[in-house]
Amino acid sequence: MKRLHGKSHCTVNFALEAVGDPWTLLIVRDIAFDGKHRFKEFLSSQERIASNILTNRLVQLERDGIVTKKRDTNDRRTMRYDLTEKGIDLIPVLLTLSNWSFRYDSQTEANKQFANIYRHDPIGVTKQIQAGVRAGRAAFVGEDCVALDLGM
Amino acid sequence: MKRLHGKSHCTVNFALEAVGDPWTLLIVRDIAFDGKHRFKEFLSSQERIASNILTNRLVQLERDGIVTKKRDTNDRRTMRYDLTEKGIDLIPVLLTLSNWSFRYDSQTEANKQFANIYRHDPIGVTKQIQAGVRAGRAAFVGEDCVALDLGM
DNA sequence: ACAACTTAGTTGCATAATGCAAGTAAATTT
DNA sequence: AAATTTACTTGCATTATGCAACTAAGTTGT
Repeated sequence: MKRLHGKSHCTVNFALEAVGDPWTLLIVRDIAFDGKHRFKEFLSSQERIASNILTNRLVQLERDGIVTKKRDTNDRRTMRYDLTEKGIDLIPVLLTLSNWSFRYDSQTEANKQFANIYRHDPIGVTKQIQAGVRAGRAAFVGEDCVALDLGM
Repeated sequence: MKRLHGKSHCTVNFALEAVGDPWTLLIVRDIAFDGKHRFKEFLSSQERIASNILTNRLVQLERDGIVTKKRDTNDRRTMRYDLTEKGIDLIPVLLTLSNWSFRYDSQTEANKQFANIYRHDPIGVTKQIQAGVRAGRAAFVGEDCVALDLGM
């Protein structure tokens, strides 16, 4: 899937070579939207990624500078995966994908209120979510929901 | 890659089940940005998609309501592929991916002027490009460059 | 200290997707 | 009517994915 020298330096293709597979952006979503940071947490997501694929994608994400990996200081078994600025800059991609699905998936599980707020001010909402992730708060998890700051 | 019932109805995953592979969005790009509409034109793109994969993806795109396929009235050998509104609504995804690559691909071939215009007014530029595609004008092809209307 | 458990992986193997070269049928051009 | 073009299909080797089982290092409970 990933080639040594890439297929082209078209901007669309460059991005797809980093995140253009069915799993990589789901991991970024887990971190940015769901506040997941650990191998076990990624494994437990609805889409049921296999552990060997997860390992492979985390290696690629780290190699591509999209996530960092560090050992937890409290429990030295666990690794913590965080988004870099390059990873946080993928949040606009996640949000445009989400917005498209909200429009076209009749069975969507998404929050309608959030979709409306996003459509009213996509740039502002995106910036708020990015700022939240930088500050260690995921977008949609529990009561720390960043979108709450936006009037939800 | 594509499953009968899908992995989840998370908005990110729903979109990835339609376009989360290394080829599908390149075809959408070919139509939206490069004004390509024919099988042969997609085959000739830099990334060198294989003809069997192209056939497969065009079938999926049509089945998913992202492109339409119709026989050319002048030359009955050729098929014409066009974006539906659902396909045109993927343009924001293409543009956020492009913008990310423009920031992080040191070897990007992209137009710096366009990137700056896009960053200054992403919503307006996106709407202009979508309107152009609806009107049959691709974003970046030749002198019909939609972005020219934006002060390039 | 020691057994049981947890975390982040690895390994082996079956199945599915992709890459590549060659071939084909219908329509068009010469 | 022969050559060419277009949109495919087919066969086959290579690669990626899915799944279950296994492992090593670190932690917890007694």
